[in-house]
Amino acid sequence: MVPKKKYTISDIASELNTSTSTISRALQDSPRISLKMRKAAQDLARKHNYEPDFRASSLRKGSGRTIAVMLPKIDRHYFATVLSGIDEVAAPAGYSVLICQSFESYEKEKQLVKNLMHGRVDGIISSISIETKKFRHFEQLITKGLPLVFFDRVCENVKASKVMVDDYLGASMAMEHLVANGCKRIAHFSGPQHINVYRNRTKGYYDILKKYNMEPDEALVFKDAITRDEGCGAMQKILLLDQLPDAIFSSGDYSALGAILCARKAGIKFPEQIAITGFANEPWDSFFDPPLTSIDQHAFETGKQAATLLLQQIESKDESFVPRTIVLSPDLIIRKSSQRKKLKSIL
Amino acid sequence: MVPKKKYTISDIASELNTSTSTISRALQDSPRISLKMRKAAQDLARKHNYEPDFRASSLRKGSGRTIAVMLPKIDRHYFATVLSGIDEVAAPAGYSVLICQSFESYEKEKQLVKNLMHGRVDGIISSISIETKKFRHFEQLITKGLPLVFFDRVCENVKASKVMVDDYLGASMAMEHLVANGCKRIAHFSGPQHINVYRNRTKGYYDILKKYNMEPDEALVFKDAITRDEGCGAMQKILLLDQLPDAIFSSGDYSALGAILCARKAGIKFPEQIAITGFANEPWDSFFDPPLTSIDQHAFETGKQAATLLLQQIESKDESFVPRTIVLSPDLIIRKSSQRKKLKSIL
DNA sequence: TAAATTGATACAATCGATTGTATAAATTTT
DNA sequence: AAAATTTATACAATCGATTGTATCAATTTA
Repeated sequence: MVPKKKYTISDIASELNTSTSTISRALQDSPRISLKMRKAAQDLARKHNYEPDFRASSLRKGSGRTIAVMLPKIDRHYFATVLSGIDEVAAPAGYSVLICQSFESYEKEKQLVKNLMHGRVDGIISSISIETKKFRHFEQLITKGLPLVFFDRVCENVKASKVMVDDYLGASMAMEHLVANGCKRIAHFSGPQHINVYRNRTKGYYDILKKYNMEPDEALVFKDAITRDEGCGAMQKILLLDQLPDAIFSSGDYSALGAILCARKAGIKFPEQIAITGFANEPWDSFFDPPLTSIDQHAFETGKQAATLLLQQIESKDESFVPRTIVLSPDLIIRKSSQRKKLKSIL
Repeated sequence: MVPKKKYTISDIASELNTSTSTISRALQDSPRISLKMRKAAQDLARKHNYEPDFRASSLRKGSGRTIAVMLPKIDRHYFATVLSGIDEVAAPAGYSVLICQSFESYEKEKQLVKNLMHGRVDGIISSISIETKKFRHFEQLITKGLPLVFFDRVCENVKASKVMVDDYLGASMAMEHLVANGCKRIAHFSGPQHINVYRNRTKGYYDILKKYNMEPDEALVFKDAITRDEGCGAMQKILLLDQLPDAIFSSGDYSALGAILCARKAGIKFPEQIAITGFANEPWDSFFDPPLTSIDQHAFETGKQAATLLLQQIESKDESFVPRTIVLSPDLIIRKSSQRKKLKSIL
């Protein structure tokens, strides 16, 4: 489509028989321009619905007051909520937020970084894709001097600010809770161990087992059980075991969901036969049957903190900005899916 | 943060003792440049990780191959899925997708349009906010010649392409289904009637009532019951009635959810006492208890169609592009929440 | 009244890349 | 060898806005 020719600053200038520089300053209400001229220019601009061309002004000014948020997939409630938190901070500061999905693909993530790097945004907030094991693309950002903040799934060796929830603590809380509910044989679902969040949750699992002198059983540990389907698959393997576990600590709500739905077909009752906890505190956790015990990750706060760090870095004149790491404490949200106290007291 | 000085085309030019125009052409593999020079320039660009500055090239070329998607809130599964559909079409065509949330606010929506209008994107795909009743901001887009496609919640009087699901048909299907299940006193939840989707669903409700000679009862109709809380509020009013309805046709899954959870506290059983259908086919519908009957809106296909229309319009050289409207047929997904056939056969 | 100051605006460079046209050298044709 | 053509590159304008410096007139000061 052939765009209509634009109405530019020089159109205003010729209508008022003056120069573009005068108009530019008039529209910025510069005291160097007479009040009469300022009003004339502003009126004309309003009349023609004029706004500066984004590309031209950001090219000249060196900033378009835009940040990018790069995340695996926006339809996860956690990520959508982090995004709201980011917007909460960025919008009042006059920054637009550009949202990019990596769709959990390393290639797509690299592509996005390449696309964002050269003048499109002033900084990036990112949670990496599940496939990402190499971080050259992020290091390039830093080399180029583009401010970068990670959240949730971070690149630990990259010198950038990070906002994380204490996954180890979250895992410990969930495990302590299961133990307190009398569970003695606890299975574990997790994700790829090169991703910090899954590694830390799994570490919490093992450490609490150890604390209570419970022998770890590798047949009960699934390190590729994050999606609903994977949770279902893991449960199918569990159902083939001689002895069922009496609990599952899952690193994700969706795999917990898959496990429950799958096991239910086999007649397993939650929490009576198997207590289960998830991770992420998805909205449906509360109205699922049974309501799912989970770990809340303070998504909104994570977003606010990440945006604050990024804007500070962008606006800092200091060449030697020191990356900061903020760790939030998660909350254990106890619901019915994990509560077997009654059982315990009967026994 | 003071950005490191950029590595530009003219840095490459001086390293190779040539001009910027030669480098620009060399990097585009223009046959006007000698093979030797092309290779030298490309090698150097790769070595320095050079990419053209987005602002400069899009300013000059008149396009940054970017489209914007403006929607109320990205954490709704429907919208996130439409977005995936858009990406599916846009990405292979070399377009970046900029995602903007209006947060259901008219003011924020106007702000976004203003922000996007002047050189930031080549076109916009939008579903309007629930507050939006005036469309001047969209008309300005069209006046400026910026391609625009609506989906789902559309501005009916604005001359732009539209992709919609047949909400009237969806409503009719849900209602026919309830009637077929023996429901005789059907309540209805809907949203603001200035929004096409809610108006059409409500029209379907009334028309099917009429078709079966069922007297409409305004005490059973709630036109501000879209969110979970609103659904709960509507249900509370219903519970005060002398005679309960035997079914609810809700224009949204979340208000159906709120109603069920709220009524359950009062001991109401679904579907035995009240059959209920939602709208949107949220993922949790299938694992809710009872699984929720709903209308699938073909979100992914909607996104693909909208993006296709938009790209056609952007790339059309024709000044007189004629807006097109695509209407998709929804699917009724029957689950337990609405099925009372057993009851019916007993009676 | 001449000089100094202030005020208002114009000029021109710049941001970085793209592209039409001009120019110089190399090659081919007559 | 002179003319015509091709090849390779340089020059300069452009996209639209911003900003440092220069200019000119009006006003104030000495």
